[in-house]
Amino acid sequence: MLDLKLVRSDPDRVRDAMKKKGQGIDLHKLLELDRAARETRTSVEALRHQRKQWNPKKIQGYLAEVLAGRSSLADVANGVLDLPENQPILAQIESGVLELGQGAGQILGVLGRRRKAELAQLEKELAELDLKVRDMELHIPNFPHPSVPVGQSAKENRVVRECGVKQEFRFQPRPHWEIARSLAMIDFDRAPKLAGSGFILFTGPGARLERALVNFMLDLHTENHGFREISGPVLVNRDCMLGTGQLPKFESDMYRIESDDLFLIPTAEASVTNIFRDEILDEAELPIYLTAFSNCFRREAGSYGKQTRGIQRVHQFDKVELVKFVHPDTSYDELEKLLETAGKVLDLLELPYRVLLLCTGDMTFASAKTYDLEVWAPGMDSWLEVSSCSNFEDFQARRARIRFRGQDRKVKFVHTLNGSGLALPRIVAAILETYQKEDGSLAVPRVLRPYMGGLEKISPTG
RNA sequence: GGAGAGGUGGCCGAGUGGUCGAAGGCGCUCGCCUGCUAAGCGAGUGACUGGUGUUGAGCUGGUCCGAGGGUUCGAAUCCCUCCCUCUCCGCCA
Repeated sequence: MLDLKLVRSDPDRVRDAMKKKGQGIDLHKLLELDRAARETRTSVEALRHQRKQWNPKKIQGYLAEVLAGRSSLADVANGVLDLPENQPILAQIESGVLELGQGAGQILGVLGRRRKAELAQLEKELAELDLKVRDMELHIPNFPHPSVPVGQSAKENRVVRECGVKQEFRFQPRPHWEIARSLAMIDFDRAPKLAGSGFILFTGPGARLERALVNFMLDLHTENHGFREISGPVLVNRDCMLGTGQLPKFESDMYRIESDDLFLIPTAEASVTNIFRDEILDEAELPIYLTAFSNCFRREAGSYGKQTRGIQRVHQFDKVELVKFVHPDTSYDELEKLLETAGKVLDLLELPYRVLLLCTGDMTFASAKTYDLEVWAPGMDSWLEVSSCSNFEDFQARRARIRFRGQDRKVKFVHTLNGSGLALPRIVAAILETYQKEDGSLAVPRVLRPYMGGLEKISPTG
């Protein structure tokens, strides 16, 4: 979410950003609604203010003034005592039928009921306007950072660098699904019996490789990169999804538990970033680095037939996520560091990869700048996205109200970042295709061996 | 699932239907004092938001006491629903 004041004062910048990102809203309409809401708010607040001025003692005081002849009705309480409905009450007080206190009470009732009716209508209008403004606000994408290339599709992403060397094979490298099948690491035949297609059933060495990767990555990030490990729910509520920007736009992309209105997280970002929702942190606590392993769930509706061969695109996968909460001044340095942190995993696994700077049109809704890491998969002769590292600046922080108190005592929004470190199935695919041997066996990457009981090679068992 | 207790500011914790954004404390900020530190003394210290404006100075309003409804002229305070926390019981991986 952007600062509405900024949207008001510089709508052209917002229009430009929406155009570059290829998504957005009718800004003119938003500004109209916003203006109407503010006008209505002014009226509502004036009425409320007046109402707050009234209490029995005050009214009684006014009446005493009037009865003593020191003031006229029109002169006290902004003249509101001078209503026709009040005349009979005043007459009763004067004639001694009502005591002063009782009379004041009745008059207060008259004033209050009149004001209540006036307010009810306006408050309803205001609530409706606020809701519309809020809804539109939530659909404005984040500004892309000036360093992000402008473009419409993935074709215009920029390759920043390539790391590692693609190895030469003396044989035709096979795709990972063939290797996984022959080594009994993934059971493609029985998996659909459990939850349909798009779910992976790792078996034997495949399952162990998965677990080894998870442990390796978590150890690396906690021991060498300063991250604190988190293990949280994979189901989160609507507020969380709103906070990180999955909602309201992407509801249909997620699995939802209807009975409790909870969502299966598409990424641990959704649970981890929301840990500090509605909090005011201390500046001294920043930066905060968190890492979490989680299962991730994506409906991937409409993507059938596209890159779905093997384990490239599935409904459930495992991922180690990296999340940072940082001071706004440092967030772009932190993004570069995050990219290195994620890349380190691939370096150590000795898998060649490339770094992409996403163009404006290929970035997500909430991101200001995103780098993708793509690992080389020789069997498929293609690059696979295994990490996406983004700086959201204050976009998520504003939605989720994650703030910090600066040294100047002022409250500001933190900047949030996250990156995969890394997504597992595609790493498994890359390992299978990269470490395959001509005899059909698979070498175990050196850094994973301690996590696999010293195993150096996985061979077909027949 | 059943019974009970509770949810108040950065934190802890008072609060009788009207002047309560809310006592007190802690923390924090500034100042004093102390040859350092601690303690002590004094002052200040919520968030969000409308208007105005020297456009995040100042001034002036409004909202917020778990969330949402309701009663009332008026609700932190009374009623209802929901959520969450704690204690006890039951059930269970």
